[in-house]
Amino acid sequence: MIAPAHPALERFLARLMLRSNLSAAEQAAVLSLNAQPIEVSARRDVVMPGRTVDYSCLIASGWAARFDQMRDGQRQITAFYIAGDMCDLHSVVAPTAGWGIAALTDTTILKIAHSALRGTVDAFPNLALAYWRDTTADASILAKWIANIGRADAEARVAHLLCELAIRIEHAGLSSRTAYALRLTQEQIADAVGLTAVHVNRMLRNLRHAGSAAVQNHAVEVLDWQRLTDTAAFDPAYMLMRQLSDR
Amino acid sequence: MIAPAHPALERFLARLMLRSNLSAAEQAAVLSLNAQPIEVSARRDVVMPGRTVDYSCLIASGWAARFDQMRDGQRQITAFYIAGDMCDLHSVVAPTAGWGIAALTDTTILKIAHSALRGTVDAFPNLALAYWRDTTADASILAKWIANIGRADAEARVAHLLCELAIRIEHAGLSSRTAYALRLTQEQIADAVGLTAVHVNRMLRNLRHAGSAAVQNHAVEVLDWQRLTDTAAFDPAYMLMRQLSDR
DNA sequence: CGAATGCTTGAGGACCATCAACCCCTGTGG
DNA sequence: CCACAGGGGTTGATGGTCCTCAAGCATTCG
Repeated sequence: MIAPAHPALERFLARLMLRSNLSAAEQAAVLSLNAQPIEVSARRDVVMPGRTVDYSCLIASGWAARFDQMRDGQRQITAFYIAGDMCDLHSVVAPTAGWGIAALTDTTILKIAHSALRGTVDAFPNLALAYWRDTTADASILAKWIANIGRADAEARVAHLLCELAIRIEHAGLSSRTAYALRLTQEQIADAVGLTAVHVNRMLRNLRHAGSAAVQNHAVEVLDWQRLTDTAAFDPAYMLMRQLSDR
Repeated sequence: MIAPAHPALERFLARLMLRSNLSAAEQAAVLSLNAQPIEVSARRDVVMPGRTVDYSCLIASGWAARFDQMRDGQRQITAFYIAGDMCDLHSVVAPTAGWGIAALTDTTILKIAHSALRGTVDAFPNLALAYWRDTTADASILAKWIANIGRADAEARVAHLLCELAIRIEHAGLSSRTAYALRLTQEQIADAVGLTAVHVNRMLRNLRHAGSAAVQNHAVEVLDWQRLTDTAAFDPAYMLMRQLSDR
């Protein structure tokens, strides 16, 4: 058992510890989870909508999204997932969900059996609370997206998404909030914020001309964090992270 | 301990058992939760945004809503709560949330201490999973709202809300899906679906003229359930209830 | 080098917001 | 009993934000 844990499990553990205190034994239990890696190429669905699963998907590298499908085929993205995110941890308690999960880039995913996750919960009840707390943070983000899509104008919606991803990427230790890779097409951004790709394009141009943020070639360069958060009305408290070392 | 449980606790238990199997002992633990009732009059905030709480709020009677407040003061409602709903059960693991909770009508609320809820979890770890599952259902509804607000047109958005409330009210045993009390103003509906009160009014007129549903005097009369679910593109699976006795 | 995908920009139009007026109902106080 | 105020519902006119359609350009990949 001295085998080193998969780095993605360490990322997942770090994500849990952003919000929960875990004992050494609990940490070890998470790191010793049995994981089956699979490779998924860009634009492939990992979980089809409405399917029942007996495992959760931990992103080891790449980007994934949760989506809801309309009758006419258009998709609404309801969450983005980056390395270290367990994108359907809640499926442990709700194995049949209405949504699907798609890989946005070539992605490495670790499949972790529900039975294994339940095993850690049985051994360490505190882990159930940690898992629950983790999915609660996701739910808090969902609520914020509703407010963003329902009440903010197009420019603020796009700016808000850029801010959220900046903080999440920084806290995941993947890069800095002022310069990070955004592996999304403008159409995928549009599907997340409830706009069309054409209009997202114009809003990105606005943000660039305003000197807030420049998005080019799948890379975000934040020119003025203060101004960007201002136009987004962004307050990171909703992500329920501790150590929100602002600035 | 033969004291009969508060009826709201029985409703809450029934809600849990819509989604989880609980042993007799676990059920008894839920019913014996200590609760402090308070009366809140319409339009009062129960929990202010950003406040830290050490209790959860169980709705005994009336309607409440979770809301997010914008900078300019306008509100976005992110969830409705009816009798039997524990409107911030997740606060057990995340006591500081960004949102607020407001009473929409005169409402009776039972305050249940987090320590009491944690006590039941310590005694019956399976209850942690039941609570987690319950909040997961809320999160699933949030995700559906994002899709609804982001991608559906105004008429479908309003119709979808009417469908969702119909099913929830029916499953809570409060009344039937085809005729129920809707204790919301058109402005509150607008705050939930991301429209203005004026446009909600027009959409309700559309639904009435189409023969789908008539909303008057805080009462919904469903004229044609099939047609209503059709214009809403409503599929109740996302609510994660079992026994979805359709029709 | 052709095909596919994504980005960019323009022109016109639809949907929904805004503003405004009027109605109804309820409660309050003279 | 009536006057009045306030909240909510209803409808019309006007306008803005964002969608739709379309075309051109850049980049990547076979």
